[in-house]
Parts: sequence; structure tokens; C-alpha cells
Amino acid sequence: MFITPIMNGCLLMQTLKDEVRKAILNAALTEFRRQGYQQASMRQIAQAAGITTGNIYRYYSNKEELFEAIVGPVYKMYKAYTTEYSQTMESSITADELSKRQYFVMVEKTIVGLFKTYSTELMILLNLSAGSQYENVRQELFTFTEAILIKVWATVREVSKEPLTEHDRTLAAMLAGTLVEGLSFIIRSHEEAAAIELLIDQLLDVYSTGITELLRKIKEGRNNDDA
Amino acid sequence: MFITPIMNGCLLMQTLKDEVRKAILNAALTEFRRQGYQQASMRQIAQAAGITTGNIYRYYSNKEELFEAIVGPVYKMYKAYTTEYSQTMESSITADELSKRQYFVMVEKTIVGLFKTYSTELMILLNLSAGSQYENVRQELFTFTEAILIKVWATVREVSKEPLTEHDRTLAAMLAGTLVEGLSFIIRSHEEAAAIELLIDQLLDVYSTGITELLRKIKEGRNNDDA
Amino acid sequence: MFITPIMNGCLLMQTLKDEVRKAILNAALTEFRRQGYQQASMRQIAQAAGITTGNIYRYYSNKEELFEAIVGPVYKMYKAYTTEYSQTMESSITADELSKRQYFVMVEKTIVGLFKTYSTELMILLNLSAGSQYENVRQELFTFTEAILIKVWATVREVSKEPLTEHDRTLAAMLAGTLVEGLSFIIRSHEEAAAIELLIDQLLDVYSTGITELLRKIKEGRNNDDA
Amino acid sequence: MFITPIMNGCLLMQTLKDEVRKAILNAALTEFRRQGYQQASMRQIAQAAGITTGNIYRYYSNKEELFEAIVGPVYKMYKAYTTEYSQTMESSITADELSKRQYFVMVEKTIVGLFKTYSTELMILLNLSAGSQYENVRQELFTFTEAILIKVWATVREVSKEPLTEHDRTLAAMLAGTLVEGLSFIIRSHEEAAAIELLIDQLLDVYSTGITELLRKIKEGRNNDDA
DNA sequence: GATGAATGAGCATTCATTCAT
DNA sequence: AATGAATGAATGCTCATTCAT
Repeated sequence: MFITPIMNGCLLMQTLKDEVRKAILNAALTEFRRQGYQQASMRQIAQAAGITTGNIYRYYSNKEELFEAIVGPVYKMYKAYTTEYSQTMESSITADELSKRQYFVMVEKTIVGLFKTYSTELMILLNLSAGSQYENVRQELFTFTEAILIKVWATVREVSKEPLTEHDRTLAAMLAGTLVEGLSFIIRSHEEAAAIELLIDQLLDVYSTGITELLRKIKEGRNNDDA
Repeated sequence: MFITPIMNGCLLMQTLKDEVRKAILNAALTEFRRQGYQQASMRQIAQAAGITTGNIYRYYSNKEELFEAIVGPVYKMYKAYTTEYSQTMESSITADELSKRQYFVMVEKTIVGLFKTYSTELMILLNLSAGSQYENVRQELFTFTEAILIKVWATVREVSKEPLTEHDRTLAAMLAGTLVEGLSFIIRSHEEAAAIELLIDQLLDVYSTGITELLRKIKEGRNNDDA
Repeated sequence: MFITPIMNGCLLMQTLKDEVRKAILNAALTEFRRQGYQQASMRQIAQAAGITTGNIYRYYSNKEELFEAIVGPVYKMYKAYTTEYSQTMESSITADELSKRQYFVMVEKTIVGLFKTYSTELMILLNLSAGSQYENVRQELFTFTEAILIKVWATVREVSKEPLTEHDRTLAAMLAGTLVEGLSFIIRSHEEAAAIELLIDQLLDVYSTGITELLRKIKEGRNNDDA
Repeated sequence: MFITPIMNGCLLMQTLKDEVRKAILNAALTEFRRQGYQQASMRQIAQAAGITTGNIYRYYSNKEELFEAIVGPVYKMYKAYTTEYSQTMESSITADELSKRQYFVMVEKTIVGLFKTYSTELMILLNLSAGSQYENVRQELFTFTEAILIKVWATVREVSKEPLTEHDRTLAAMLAGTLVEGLSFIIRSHEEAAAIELLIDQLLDVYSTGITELLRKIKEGRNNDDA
């Protein structure tokens, strides 16, 4: 390509493919974050990217594929982590191995790390993917977190030789859910990785302390209610 | 059908307005809960209410107004509570008056009470109002909760004659946000009022304990990190 | 419905459902005949029917269904006839039973009758259904006609104890194909049932005579060429 | 790439225009045969020709012109033949000059010869030109063939000093149409010139024999004609 | 009051054509 | 000469809203 510096500076260059791709991804990220997958408009994305409606399809052959380009890679990482972690958890956990605190450490090394790095994408994945192939991810993450908490509960109950009550399960589910929501919130509200990391750590600290104390109370017998 | 005004007034028994209105509200509540404001279909609501598409517009002149009819009253109560509470908070709080625990008690008496009673409407308001005039309510609630937590923090700092740090604020914001998310999750995941109430209590307990402990640590000087 | 004669005569009545349905079918028939299934435009059909684009979907939920409404019934009849006829043919035919002429008589009672009655629909089915679920119908009819002609050829060959040559098959296929085309042409070019019937009869007469003579020549040994 | 006019003219060997042109024509022939004029995709043609989408427009300024390049020459020949033949036919034909058989001989020397040589182009012209300027060619060919058959009929009628009946005309039209369809079918169904030639000959034989016989019957007075 | 047919602007997607490079 | 990114009008289809009855 022959472009004199003057031409380059003064005239409109034809936008290069990669710039456009980035512009599309940028616009799409914004639009998906604002409207969610289903309500997002390809027209709007194109306009925000500064291109025409038709041109967007040169880069991504449909809305789903564009969505995939944004959240797909993050989902794959997330999936790899959870799969690996699930296996570890299944194989080797006893009351000693898995202290309540250790749970958070492990989670932190996997999912939470992802949260810190790809916060926006995960937020979209968790909150705004209805209608896409990813609409069950939030449920997946919830189920995964729930399984961990159930494990923790079971460990605690084991010590006192009691079975898990129905309420234990409900409680674990609730805490898993609210924890996931909390993490979602943090990544939704902040942009800077360092800030996100610190806040996640502190949220986990609050949950950890609170849950530990709650478990202690429950163990002391003040868990007198089931659904 | 040709009906003279007289016949109309005297002879024909027609479906009572109020029954229909209730049927619409019922159907709309269900639809909005399932699909959110934007994805909800007026056709679907009409059908579920057992009336025709057009008739719905005799009761509510558009989708927004129907949405308003469902979430508006709850929003007004919420607004009244928060306004009143904000004033109280502003005027008279000292370190003594507002113990850390007291905060939760007050919140519980206002917002949380609303959560327990109108959980579905609040859930819609907080989670499914994108595209409507209420789409910022979640943000509002967050701001409100944040203000309370900031107050709590300030109280704590006051004792040791220190000013609120930037990180204090960020932390308060995060905890407010995640708490709101947690409450949202609970009302999103459960239908029964009793279950919701219990879970909210326990979530608040976890937060309360965790935050108290966090504040204690901070007071002890181990809060050496800012964003 | 209360309509004074005056109102009825003077003001525009809301078009009744059935009128609209007919208008749509009419417009669609015209459009499909002119453009074929794939190139036909729903907008164009709507416009020709005097309604709006959206309204057409109240009557037919998509293009394929509208096409189906037009050609489907005719296809079903056609299918019933050919199926029944195929069975008859398979079970009982000998050289005596199936004279060359008889073939045409049988075909006439089945397919040709249909051709006479639903000429436009069949024309669309045979010539303009690419892209729809009916795109193979022409091939089907061709295969069916071919099978009959092969049968006739076989009968002739049998008399002289010769096997069917490859060229016999090619010839039968060609004649089947051109016959189908010829029938298609007739129904495409004429509207009146009586005229269509007479022409079909005469085309069959030409084919019958020509083929009979061709077969005679072939039998006399002047069929010394194969592909 | 920056190329001075001089460099451009002297040094760079570029793909020869004619190779590209041939590649385009080749690809276009294939695409038009497979998809027809309207459904054919310029992108697909370019790709098959191994060039870029835009470049195709340096050779043919639009789809219609490309189509023209493929079927135009064949159409011109066809037109020349039919024009010449029409004149011959008009000026000098008597019952003696134009025996019934002679008709087919003449047609064969003109149109049919074209069919045999440019079968693909003619097939496209006759079957797949909807939407282009050539969409009426099939009709033209039909009209031409019809004119010939009318002439034949007239000749036959002349002998017995009878005028042409309305039915004579309808019959001639039908036979002309179905013959054209038959020829179309053959060139649509086969690729090899030899096979096409043989089949066309045999189809004409069938028509010739059949029509001759039909004319004989008519002459013998069993022509009880309808509307 | 109620009906439901009709409207029309909106959506995702395709594709012949243009044009800066 | 050639590229291929970009355009924009068209397509099938949906849905909140209107209005004659």
C-alpha cells in the first residue's frame, strides 16, 4: 500500500479490517452490556461501530456468532476451570482437607481469577445471555458454587455426626446464589482489575466470616427451622 | 351488536371492569416475571387474562402504563420508605444512635419488609425493568444502601477521629451492591413468603457478622490499601 | 352487528376475514406463478391482496405455509393417485393387460384428471417450487411416468424375448420427461378446463401414435444405437 | 501497491484479460445453469472464477450484462435463423413445397441445430432466464414454432379447400408448446451432445409421426372441433 | 365495553454493486 | 488491473398499538 504521509494524515483512509473488527467488538460489548443478547440490535451495533448494517456480517456471520466472539473464549476458560475443580473436589476431600477457608482459596484460584480478568464478558454471560446458547451459564455457575457449599456444610455436619438437613441445602443454595450475584455486581460496577480483585477478596472475606459464624451457630443447635 | 344507551345501562350484565383488571394484572405479573418488561408480549398477557388483545388497551393505555400499574405502587412505597429513612439518617445519627447492628434493624423495618411482602414486584423492578422508566431502580436502591453503609463507616471512623478513606467508600459501595444483588437473588429464586423471609434474615446475618468483623479489622489498622 | 343499509352502502366496511384470505390466496397464486416460490415476495403478495405486510401473517404463519395452502391439497391428491396407480401397476400387468394404449387411459384417469382441474397449482408445483418442500415433485412425477413407460417398453421387448437395452431406458426417460413437460405446458397456457382436457387428449394421442410407431421400428431392428 | 503509469505499461506482467474473461464466463455458465438468472450470485461466480467480487465488474458492468454475454450470442443466432426462416416461409410456401415432413427437416436445420450445439445456453435461455431481459424467449420460440405448425395445418386444409378452424390453431399452438417443452427437457436433462442429438431426433420422430397421423384423421373429417 | 383484524415500524439477514486503495 | 471492504435496499417476519365494528 502506498500512502504518502500527507495523504495518510489528511484524507480519510479506508478503515482497515482489524480496526473495524475491534470497533465491532467494542460496540457489541457495549450494546450487549446495555441491552442483553436478545434486545441488542445489530443495526445499533453497526452504527456505534461506525459501519453499515450489512458490513457487520462480513465479520460475524450472525448475531449469535458475534456474541460468541465476545463471551465464548471466556466461557471456555470458565468451563475448563470448573471441570478441573469439580474433579479435584470429588476425589479427595475430607473434613481436614477442606477447611471452610480453603474453599474460598480454591474458588479464588479458578473462577474468581476469571472474574477479575474478564469481568464485563462474565457479566454479560451471567446476566444478559437470555436467548443465546449461553443462557444457562448463570445456572451452571450457581449449581457449581452450590455444590461446593453443600460440600462445606456436609463437612461441618460430619464432625457432629449429623445428616444434612433440608434447610442446610436451602441455605447453601441461597448463599451460593447471592455470592454469585455479588461477584457479578462487582465486575459490573468496576472496570479496573486491581479494584475488582480487592473487592472480590473483601466480599469473600465477609462471606467467609459470616458463613463461618453462621455454621458455628448452626452447630450449636440454633438451627431450628426447616422448609 | 346494537345497544341503546338505555339497554346498555339497565339490562345487559357485562363482565365487571374490576375482574378484568385483576385478570390483566395477574397475567401481566406472570408475564413480566417470566420475560421482563421488554420481552413481555401484550398478546400473551391478553391471552393469559382471557381477553382480547385490543381490550387490554381500554384498561391500560400502553405497555408502560400496565407495567406501572404493577410495579408503581411498590415503587412508591419503596420511595416513601427510603425518603423518610434518608431524612432520619441525615438529621440525627451519632455513633451511639447507630450501632452497626441497628443499621440492619432499620433497613429491615423498611426496605426488607417491602422485599418480604412484595417480592415479585420488587424482583421485576430490580431485575426485569430494562427498557421501562424503572430501569434505574436497581441503581437507586444500590445508591440508597450505599449511603447507609457509608454512614456506618463514617460512624466507625469518627470514633477514631479518622476521615473516611476512598477505599472505605468503595468498600461500602461494593457491599451495598452485593447485598442488593443477594436480596434480588433470593426473591428471584423463591416464591414462598416465609422462605424468603428466613433467607433474607440469614443473608443479613451473614453480611452483618462479616461486615462487623471487617470493620473491626479495619479499625485495628489493617486497612492499608486503597484503589 | 348493527349496520344500517346506508352505512353499509356508503362507508367502508372492515373487510371480513374470509375475503381477505381469498384475496391473499389469489395474490399469492399470481405471485407464485410469476416469480416462483423463492423469488415471490410476501410484501408483494400483501400489496396485491390490498393488505399490509404484517397482516398476511395472521392468516399464514410464513411463506412456506402460504405456499402449502396453495399447492398442498393438490399435491396430496396427486400423491394419492400415483400411489394407488403404482400398486395396481406392480401387481397385475402382463403384455396382454397393458396394451400401449391402455397406459394412457390409466394415466388419464389419474394424473391427467388432476392436471385438468388444478392446472395452475400443478404448474407451480412442477415448475416453480424450487426452495420449498415441494421442489422434488417434478422429479417425482417424472420418475413415475418413466416407470410406466419402462413397463410398456418391457412388455414390448418381452414379446420378442429381448432384454431392455440401455437405450430403451434413456428413450423411455426422455419421452416421460417431455410428456410431463408437455402436460405442464398445456396447463400453463390455458385456463378453461374443457380446452385443457381436449388438448391433453390430443397430446396423448400424438405421443401414443408416435411411440407405438417408434416401438414398431425398434422391434423391426432399427434400434442399433446405444448411449 | 503504487504503480507509476510507466511501470504499469512496461514492466508488470499481469493476468491476461482474456483468461479472466473466460474464467468468468465459465463460472457464470455453471452458476446460471444451476441457479437461474435471478438466484445466481455474483459472489459465487467470482469465487468460482478465482477472482474477487469487485473485479468481475471490470469485465461485465452488471449481472444482466454478464448474462447477456453468455446467452446473447446464442440468442442472436437463434433470432437470425428464425427471422430468415420466417421470411422464407412467408414468401414461397405452397402445399407442394412444404410437405409435412419437410417442416421438421427445416426446423432441424435451424433451431434444432442450435439446440444441439448450444444446448446449455439455450437451456438457460428457455428455462432459467426469469427476471432478465430474456425471460420471454421461451414464449418467442413457442410463437415461432406455432407459426410453422399453423402453416403446416393451413397447407393441409388448403388441399381440401377448407379454412383453418379455431381448433386447428389451438392444436397447433399446443403441439408447438409441448414440443418446445420437450426440447427444453432434453437439453436440461443431458449434457452430452451426442445423446442430446439422438434424443431430439427421436422426439421429433414421435411428434412427426403422431402429428402426421393426427392430421390424416382430421382430414378424414373426424375433426369435430371445439372452442 | 369488547373484539380482533389491521397497521407499520422494527428486526436479523442477504446481496448486487461501488470505490478507495 | 485487481482487491475486498463497504454500502444500502431488499427480504421474511414480529409485535405494540389502533380502530371499525
